[in-house]
Amino acid sequence: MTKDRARQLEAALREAGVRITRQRSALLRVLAACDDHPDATELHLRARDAGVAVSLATVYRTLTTLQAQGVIEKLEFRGEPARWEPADQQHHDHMIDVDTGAVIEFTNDRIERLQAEIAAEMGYEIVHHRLELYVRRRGNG
Amino acid sequence: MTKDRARQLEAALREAGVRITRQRSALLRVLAACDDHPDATELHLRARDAGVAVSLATVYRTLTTLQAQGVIEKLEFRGEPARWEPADQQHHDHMIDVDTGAVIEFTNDRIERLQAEIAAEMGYEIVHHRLELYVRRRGNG
DNA sequence: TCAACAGTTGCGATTGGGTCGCAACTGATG
DNA sequence: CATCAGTTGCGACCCAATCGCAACTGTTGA
Ligand SMILES: [Zn+2]
Ligand SMILES: [Zn+2]
Ligand SMILES: [Zn+2]
Ligand SMILES: [Zn+2]
Repeated sequence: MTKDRARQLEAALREAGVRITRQRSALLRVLAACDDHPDATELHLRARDAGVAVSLATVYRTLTTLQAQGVIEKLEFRGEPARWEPADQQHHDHMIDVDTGAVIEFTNDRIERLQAEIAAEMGYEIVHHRLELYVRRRGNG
Repeated sequence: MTKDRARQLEAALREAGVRITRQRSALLRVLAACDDHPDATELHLRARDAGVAVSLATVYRTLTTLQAQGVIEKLEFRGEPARWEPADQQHHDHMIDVDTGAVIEFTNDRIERLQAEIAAEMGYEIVHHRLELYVRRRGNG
């Protein structure tokens, strides 16, 4: 399933003129298998564990390329190295548990609409936005 | 007026056990005079221009201290060094014009409330949040 | 007023995520 | 296949930010 997804992406990227190398193919498979929000170092490890050594510089370059192609999204939480996630999901924002580091996804149409309204009222349109809630479990002492 | 504010802050900080040095006093005056969102390098320059040389390391250390005291807030926009602003204002969020770099402040109670509701529904309370709209003027070619 | 000392400063070195230059390599095309 | 533009790995480098340390200085209280 994720393997199929990786193949799909390869085809689309090739179509867009992006050369599919051994390294990129491996990273696409790793990314397609993600259900979390790994950083570059973690992806580097996962590719290595999957049997394909990719240099860290190439990991960074590939991530930049894939982001430019709209395949993945970059997340920059407070005080951490950048994290990445596949872009082929419904748009969502993130909550970060400040005690455990856990990342929870959520969506809220009303917030999305309000953001657009605010921008529009001031004569702007939104290119991109960032909404992060740094939270703590209620009732923790 | 901003000078008064700086004196007030000095008193409160001293009360809290924070030593008021020549450097900190200068930075407090610079910060109290801010109506924008300067980064550490800019604050370093402003202090120097105001006649008090402060090393960049001390600027960074002082900013950390003042943030811990709740006097200022740290802003981390995408791909830029951190910026700072006095914390004694109404809470607000930011829009960043991606073409000009201009930073526009806004407030929206409904968004604030929705955020709290979302967190509460999942059993969390918000410690801190970040909402940034990266925008472009409408009708630009 | 001033001695004492814990907290602060400046400097230069260091960290850490991320980028770059370059020579060697390799997908894609015909 | 030959070709060659695009890609890789390596190590050097960049930049914001932090740190170690010796010299310095607010603050306290005698
Ligand atoms: Zn959103
Ligand atoms: Zn996500
Ligand atoms: Zn807000
Ligand atoms: Zn602001």
